[in-house]
Amino acid sequence: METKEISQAVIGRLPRYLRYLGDLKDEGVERISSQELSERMKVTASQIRQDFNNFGGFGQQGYGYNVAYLYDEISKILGLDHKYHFVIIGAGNLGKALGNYLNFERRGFIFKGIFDKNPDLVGQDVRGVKVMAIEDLERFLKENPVEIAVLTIPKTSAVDIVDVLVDNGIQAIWNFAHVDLNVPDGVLVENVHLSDSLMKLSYNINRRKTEKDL
Amino acid sequence: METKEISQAVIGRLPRYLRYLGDLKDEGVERISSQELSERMKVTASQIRQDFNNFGGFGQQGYGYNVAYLYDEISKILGLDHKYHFVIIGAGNLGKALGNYLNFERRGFIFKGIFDKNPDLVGQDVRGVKVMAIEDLERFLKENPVEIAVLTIPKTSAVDIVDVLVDNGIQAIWNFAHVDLNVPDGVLVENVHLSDSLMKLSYNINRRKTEKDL
DNA sequence: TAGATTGTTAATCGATTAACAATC
DNA sequence: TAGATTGTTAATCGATTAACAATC
Repeated sequence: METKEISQAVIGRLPRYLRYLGDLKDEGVERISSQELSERMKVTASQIRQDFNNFGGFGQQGYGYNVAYLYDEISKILGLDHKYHFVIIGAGNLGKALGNYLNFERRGFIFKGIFDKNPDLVGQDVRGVKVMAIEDLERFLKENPVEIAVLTIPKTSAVDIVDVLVDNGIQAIWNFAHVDLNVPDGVLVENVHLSDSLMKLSYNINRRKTEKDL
Repeated sequence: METKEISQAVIGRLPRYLRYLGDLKDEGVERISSQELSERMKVTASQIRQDFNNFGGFGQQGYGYNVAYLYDEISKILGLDHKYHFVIIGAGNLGKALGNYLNFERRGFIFKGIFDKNPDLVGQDVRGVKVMAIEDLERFLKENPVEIAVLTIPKTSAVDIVDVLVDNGIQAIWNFAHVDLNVPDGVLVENVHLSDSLMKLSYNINRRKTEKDL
């Protein structure tokens, strides 16, 4: 069976499609053409059709796409019809923010535990989950099914904790630490490097200023 | 004067170069070749040289690149030799996390104010800055130079607040709200859509599982 | 000078857009 | 049936990689 590899560029656009389709559903829109969607999303209709056709035909000639159907299909492609259990390593503001974010739950991401090395934080409540000591992480992972670890700790600690996570069967790491993690094949890492994003912003502010000076 | 537009693909890689060069500086490394850097960073040496040459020659044949010099040059390209003042809209955990993040200050991003519509939060202290009522935002922006607004509020509120920001001269918005903002030309938006990132992760977890089943 | 390594041109690869035949 | 719009192929564009002459 031929495994047609979908490019990450396409995957990266799917969540945005899903968002617009969700809005359309809420508005009560039943069908939409690639042309209409392209105007809303400010992308080409051609790209929309190409993207969707990576996964087979979701539309119908002369009609367009059924919004609810397309929404469901993209959800499935993104794996949102499954449940995932995650723990958060680091109970600072960022860790707490992610633990408190209810929308993740709605998408099937279930918050199972949060850990910190700071004893003062241990015992604090984050949306019904008590902060545990980092020493308890290994035992917790052995006793509970957890697929995803969220790293919201400084980079030095992050590098150390990765081994514990990997050794105990973590499949994916959502990494907010400002470092590139070294993981074995088969363990996924999705990085959110906030300061990189901020630097892109400052580049563009600056570029605009420079252009005006010309 | 020809304005050679640098692609955002290149810009997006610069912060990562900067990070590795900072590490090299800390290790006391004085010079590095594109070949050595490529091994560390797991990108091609060719890409490294192409990227740097977008901005003119930073290296020297037969020698390589001077780490400290290259670090400084990339800092300047990214606009990190300037100061920026930012306010945070939304004093929830995420807003507080960003306000507390000291490394931004180190890069020239100065935390000036934080606002929330919840009266219970007003007056709370975030790294020496008191949370202000959202009603005070407009006056604050008129009285203080602020280039960047950070949006850490739900999407409905985000859409409303953008007008206030734009009308009061905000140049750039770092948007954590899960919505595409509509801003006039000349106002920059850098999106951090966390749930999009999480969905990419779940796609890849799922894809791996599917592949194994074949 | 010989060796190393950049800067830069050329080749390749992949992603986006355009065009249109298929078909609802 | 005629009109609309997809699915898909072909053309274009841009980004990455390879190759090598320039030069330190």
